Amino acid sequence: MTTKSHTETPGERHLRIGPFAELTGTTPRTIRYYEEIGLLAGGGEREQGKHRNYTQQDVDRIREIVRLKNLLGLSLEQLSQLLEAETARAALRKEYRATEDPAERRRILEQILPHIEQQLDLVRSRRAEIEQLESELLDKQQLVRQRLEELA
Amino acid sequence: MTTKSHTETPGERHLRIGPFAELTGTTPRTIRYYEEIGLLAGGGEREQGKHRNYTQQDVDRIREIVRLKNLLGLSLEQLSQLLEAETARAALRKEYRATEDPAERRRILEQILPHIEQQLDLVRSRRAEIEQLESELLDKQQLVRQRLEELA
DNA sequence: TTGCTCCTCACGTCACGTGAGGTGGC
DNA sequence: TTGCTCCTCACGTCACGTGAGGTGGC
Repeated sequence: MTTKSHTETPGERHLRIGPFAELTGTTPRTIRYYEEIGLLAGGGEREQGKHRNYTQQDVDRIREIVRLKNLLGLSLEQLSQLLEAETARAALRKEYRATEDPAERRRILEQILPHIEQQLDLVRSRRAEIEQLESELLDKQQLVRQRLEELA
Repeated sequence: MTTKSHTETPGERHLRIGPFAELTGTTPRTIRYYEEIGLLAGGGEREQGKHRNYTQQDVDRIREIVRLKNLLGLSLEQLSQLLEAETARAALRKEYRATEDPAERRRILEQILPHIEQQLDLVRSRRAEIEQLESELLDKQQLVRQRLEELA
C-alpha cells in the first residue's frame, strides 16, 4: 500500500472529473458544461489541457444544484441566480466565524433568513402541486375500488 | 347576440390553437410540436394549411401532459408511453360503459388499477424527495433562528 | 373588405449527448 | 511503458422559441 505524501484535508482537490461526476449523479460532459457557462469554477486554476480536480465541497455544491434543478424544474439561468445567493451566504458564514461581535453576528444571521425563506417558498408550492396530483390519483383509485366492491 | 347554428356538445371542436394553448398553459408552438411528434392527434382531420381546432377533452388531455411533465420531470418519450396507457384506459372505460356483464366490468376495472398504482408510485417518490429537501431547509432555518435567540 | 389569427418552413437556443483525435498521469 | 482517463473541438439532439412570408375565417 502506498502512502500519500500529505494528509487529507476536506478541501483537497483529489477528485478527477469521472468519479466526481459519478458522485454528483451527473456526467463529465455536464460538469464541463456547467463550468463553460460559469455555474462552476472549473476545479481551481488549471493550465490548458490539464485535468480538472475537485474537492468534497464541490461535490456538495453540485449535488445541491442537481437537486434543485430536478425537484424545482429551474433553468440553469435561474439556478445561477440562486447559487449567487448561496455563494453570498457562504461568504457571510465566513464573516460570521471571523467575528465575535454579537451585533455583527446578529446582522449576518438576519441576512441569511430571507434566503432560506425564498427557497422554502419554492419548495412548498411544489409540494402543494404534487400533493394535489397525488390526491386526485387517490380519488380515482378509490372510485375504481369502490366499483369493484359493488360488483362483489 | 348571434346564435350558433348548432348546440354545444362537450366534444365540439370550437377552440383554435391560440386560446387552446392559453387554456393549457402552453404556446401554439408547443401544441404544434406535440402534434409533430405524435403526442397529440392534430385537432382532428385537417386539410393542409387549414386551422387546427380543439375540444374541451383535448384541453384536459394536454393539461395532464403538462402537469406530469413539469411535476415528474418526464421526457416527452416517457410521457408518450404514459399516455399510451392513458389512451388504453380511455378505451377500457368505453368498453366498461358498453357492457352490463359484471364479470366483464370487473375484468376492466382490475386492468385500470395497476396503471393508477404506477402513477402513484412516481408521484410518491417525488413527494418524498421534495419533503426531504423541505425538512433540510427547515432545519437550517431553525438553526439560524436558535443562534439569533442565543444572541439576545 | 379589413385585421387578426392562423399556416408552414426554417433557423436559433438551451442543456446537454456523442464521437474524433490527441495527451496526461498513476 | 502501457492503459485508462482525461483533454478539446465540433456536430447531434430534444423541446421548444422566434421570426419570415403567406393564407384562412369571423
